[in-house]
Amino acid sequence: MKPSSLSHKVYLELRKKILSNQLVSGMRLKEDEWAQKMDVSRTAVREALTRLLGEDLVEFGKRGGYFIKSMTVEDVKEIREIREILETGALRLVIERISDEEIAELETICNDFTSMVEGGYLGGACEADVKFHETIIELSGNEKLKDIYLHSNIPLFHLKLGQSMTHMDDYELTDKEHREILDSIKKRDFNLAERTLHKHLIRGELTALDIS
Amino acid sequence: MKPSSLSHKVYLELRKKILSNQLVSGMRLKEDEWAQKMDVSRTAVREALTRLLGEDLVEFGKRGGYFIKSMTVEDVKEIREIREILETGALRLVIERISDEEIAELETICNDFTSMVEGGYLGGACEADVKFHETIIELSGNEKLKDIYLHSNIPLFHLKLGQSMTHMDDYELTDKEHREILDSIKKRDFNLAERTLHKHLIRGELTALDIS
DNA sequence: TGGCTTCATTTTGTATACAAAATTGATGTT
DNA sequence: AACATCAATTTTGTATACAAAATGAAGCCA
Repeated sequence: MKPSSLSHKVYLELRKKILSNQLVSGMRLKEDEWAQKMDVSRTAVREALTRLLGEDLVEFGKRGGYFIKSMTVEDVKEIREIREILETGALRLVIERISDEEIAELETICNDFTSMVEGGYLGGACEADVKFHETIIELSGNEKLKDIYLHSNIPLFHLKLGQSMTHMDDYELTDKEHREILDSIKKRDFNLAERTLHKHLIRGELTALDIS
Repeated sequence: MKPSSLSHKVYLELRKKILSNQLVSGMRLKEDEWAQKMDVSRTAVREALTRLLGEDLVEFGKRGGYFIKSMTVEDVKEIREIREILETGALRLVIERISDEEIAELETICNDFTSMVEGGYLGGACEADVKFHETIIELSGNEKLKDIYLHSNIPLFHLKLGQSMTHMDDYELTDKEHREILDSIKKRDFNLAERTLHKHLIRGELTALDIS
């Protein structure tokens, strides 16, 4: 699928709408309807939907038709568990391999987070939050792990959860916990890093469930 | 994509050929060529390729065209790391949740493995090997983890590695290690289970690298 | 030779036509 | 009212046509 093609345009558009919850879970996506909406042929829409099927963002109904994959309360718990599994696994590799420059990189992200919170840029702070976790995955040096993490749509889910941080307290705690994780990495103390990450993610899950 | 459709037929066929290495890494897949080979229209092939693109089994060339994703030596290492991350994560959950019936299920798989090795059914033994690891993932109770594991094509990679077990010693060691992991689960001893799994996977990686 | 242009050929991108299947809704029956 | 039946309509599956783009080979010139 060429990035310049109409199929790709439709693919990006649908993907964005699904991940930002503009399309309700379980909703049916009719080929011709979207072809008309986006002024392309049904072929292009079909191709986009097929790719999204491969990415597991839409599913195919038993009697035909494409539907937005739905997200239940159970999913929230499962995603938290998977984040913990993947990020803990990454931490173990990171602690073995990380260089001083890379530690500085994580430190910069923590500082960015702090200053954005201070400046009241809460959206930006959420982005820095996502970036902190993505960077840990990245620093594992395992490309496939990175693929799995990104492909599992955890970052977007994460960003969405970010909307649930409404109190300044949440941001300050997040900041503090990130720095604790960073300190454990500096000390090459895997067990401490693991415990701190666990605490951090559990708190995130609870905050998210509070608002839903 | 309806399971009865031609697109689906092509999708399954190409998927099988890719995962069983009948199609060489990096090889280009021309739409019309496969349409003729499988006696369907180019549309069906295109749809199959697009889905495989979503599943990351093929990639799209910078100047167009679909290519089989390639698998390097580095990939072998990365997949071993990911298997360990996912299976260790699953073990932690399994140890918290597993019932006596489920322990018996794992025991049965171990026994199947033993008797197939004794009977000289080495292919069957490999299947039981894959099944042991898949069942641990399954027993975690996390559906998304299962999706990620299956979707990451680790089981097939695993099966392929199975072809590298040529000596009886390998099978006996595998059997013994599976039973050690099972014992740790019975004792609800996560740390022991983790260490045993690590040892098991490392040995598997070395055996695989030996033959390549 | 080595690099450039040009043009024929191959391959892909997109739309559309038509057949097959699913859905809807009206109708009649109990 | 509940249900089955069937025709009308919508929606999907598949093939094909044609335009656009990429590829590659032949020839040209320095």
